[in-house]
Amino acid sequence: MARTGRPRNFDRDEAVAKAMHLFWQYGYEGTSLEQLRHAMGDISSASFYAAFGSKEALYRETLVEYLRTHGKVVTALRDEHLPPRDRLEQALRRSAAMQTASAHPTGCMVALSATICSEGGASAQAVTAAERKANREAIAACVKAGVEEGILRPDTDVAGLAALYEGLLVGLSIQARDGVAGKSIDAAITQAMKAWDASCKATS
Amino acid sequence: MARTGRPRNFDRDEAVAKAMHLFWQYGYEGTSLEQLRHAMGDISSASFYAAFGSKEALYRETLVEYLRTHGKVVTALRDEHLPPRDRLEQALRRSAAMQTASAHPTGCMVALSATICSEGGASAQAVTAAERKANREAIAACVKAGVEEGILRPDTDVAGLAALYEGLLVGLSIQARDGVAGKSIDAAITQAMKAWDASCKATS
DNA sequence: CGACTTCTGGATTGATTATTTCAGAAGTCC
DNA sequence: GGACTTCTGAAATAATCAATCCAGAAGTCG
Repeated sequence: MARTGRPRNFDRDEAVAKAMHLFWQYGYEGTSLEQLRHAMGDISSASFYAAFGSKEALYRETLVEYLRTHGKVVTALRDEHLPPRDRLEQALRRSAAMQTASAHPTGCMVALSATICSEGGASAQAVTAAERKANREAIAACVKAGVEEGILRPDTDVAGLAALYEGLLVGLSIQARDGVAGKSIDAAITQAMKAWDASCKATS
Repeated sequence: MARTGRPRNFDRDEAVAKAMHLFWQYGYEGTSLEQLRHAMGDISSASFYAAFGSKEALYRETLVEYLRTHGKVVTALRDEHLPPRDRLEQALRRSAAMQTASAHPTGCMVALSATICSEGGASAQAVTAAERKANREAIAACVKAGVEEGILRPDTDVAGLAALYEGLLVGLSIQARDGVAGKSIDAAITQAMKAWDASCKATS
């Protein structure tokens, strides 16, 4: 892109990745510009604002980067090639594995980094809330598909099952942040899938 | 009980209650002293520090107050008069009802108000983390009791079931904060209890 | 009344917050 | 080489943060 002018002396993508880890760990408001600039290689304020515009703009950028990389574990929810039950189970299991890995902060950035904040942080809050809403709807769509495809009984409590799996999905994040082992969370998912199976049509 | 000296001209208990609502809504770090002092009836900085010592000390006090009032919904977990299954179910249902009520902030103060924060907020973070750990252990004890009392099969995955119910309990908070209806969460609990039932001994 | 204790109003502290300004450095393009 | 563009280093901005200080007000107690 920028072909002319003085080139910046830091790697922008690397800087975004570093910032992502900080926002993921400490949240949007819990991360300071000093922290960010230091992690990006002690760049100056001028460099920061020239490259990213503002703290919130950078936050949004890191969120996009998160969704593109670590956050993609939930794309299984929309994978039409999979049967509905597998969509839910895979999204949950992959989330659990990712969120308890040690190479990065635990828990999910969407669930944790801007859920609670001061009155001023409302606009950052809205971005993650929208993301969670989209997941909630995708989960509901999986359950609904289970009924429509004749896998679940017609009298299945669609909203109840959906809320269960979404509750577990967001709950994962706090558990992971609290240090609960990935193995335990994975076992919880196995148990949660029994609720689905309880609504299955009898397999003659 | 301060018997002598000039009496303070605001109600300390009322002030703590007001502060609790703010911390509950905006989190420990998301709530400013100006906000707190204003909500407490525009008291001065001097009055604030004379009465509460520091922001963190007040936060801890509001947390105790929360546990004594709204937070007591989870005491069912330790109620030995109830069968283990009911302990879990009641704690979950009461939490869902409380956390989606409109008279106060949604979600749980223990789960939300200090889960994520800056490096400096670690000590406040630790208080709520300890509380969540205690709940996690109480939930595990319920499941274990189910096995020991012969209600659940001996081969029951205790850790898995426990992680499921704890995941749902903390997940509730984010769902409630996202505006998910209490009715939906309650239905999710109904579905979650099917995992318990799936591990029950056959009732001949 | 007078000694004592506690709280309040108001100003102020110093640290930290995100952001801006500007002159000069370091490139590209013609 | 000179015009042009973009980025950097350093300093400064105003706002907000939690917390402190002090003189005086408002009580209790003997």
